[in-house]
Amino acid sequence: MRYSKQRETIRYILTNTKSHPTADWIYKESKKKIPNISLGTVYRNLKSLEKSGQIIAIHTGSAVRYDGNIEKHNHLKCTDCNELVDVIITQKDISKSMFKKYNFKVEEIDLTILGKCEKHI
Amino acid sequence: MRYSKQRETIRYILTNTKSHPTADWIYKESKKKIPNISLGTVYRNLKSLEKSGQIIAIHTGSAVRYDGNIEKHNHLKCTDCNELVDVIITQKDISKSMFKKYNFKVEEIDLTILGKCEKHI
DNA sequence: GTATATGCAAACAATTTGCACGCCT
DNA sequence: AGGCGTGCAAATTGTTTGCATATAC
Repeated sequence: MRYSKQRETIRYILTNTKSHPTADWIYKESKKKIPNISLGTVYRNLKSLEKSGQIIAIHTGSAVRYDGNIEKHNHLKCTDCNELVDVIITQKDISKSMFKKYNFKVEEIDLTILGKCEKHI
Repeated sequence: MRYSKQRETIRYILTNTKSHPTADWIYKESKKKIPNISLGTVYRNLKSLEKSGQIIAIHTGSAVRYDGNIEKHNHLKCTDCNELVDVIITQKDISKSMFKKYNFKVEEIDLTILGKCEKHI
């Protein structure tokens, strides 16, 4: 993968925001620095950055959200606005602690384990 | 919400499969029983069934997947084929136990907590 | 009878892709 | 020079919606 101003800009934007933006938001943001950048390029680069493990794609709601923080962490997701908040969870007192720490009322805890099913081991 | 053959069929299909099908798969399946059912109707009913808590929508990959099992449970998701497998997790020995029980090699555990952010409490 | 549900097709939103050209290496 | 990356626009995919008709209650 060789250098490109576009990809570098996208990576920069993503590692310098705490939000979990959509491709479109990243597109608009990158346009401020590279006015003639195209949406296709943004999508292509998001895909290659994800494939090379430099960013994370989060599927939730209609548009995919991207996260420049690849350190192991988890998310709180608002069931009203879909907003994601980064959190580090310490196993115990999830409900109570989440409310105190993040002012977030836990409704449901969903655990998905990623790996390989028997056909793909 | 009043009775409709279409909605009843969709619910029946969904509660009688262990897979986590897409709207399109459900559409094709329901066509076997109601040949002139339309895709729009399938989408409308999936949405109303979800809203009334009778099924669950899982956002993962491009198409939404639906789950007729609304008992609290979790999923194993294959990073190659996106297939979902239902599991009940008992906190401990996740990696080892998952491999023994389900022949699944755990790579990553992702925890998302659903609830309300401070603007929506 | 009236309101909700339907089929159909068009609209929409998010994402992908083919092509000719441009820019890293 | 050669090939990966780009801009642009058209194509695809998944989903939603407007409208006239049909059906439940």
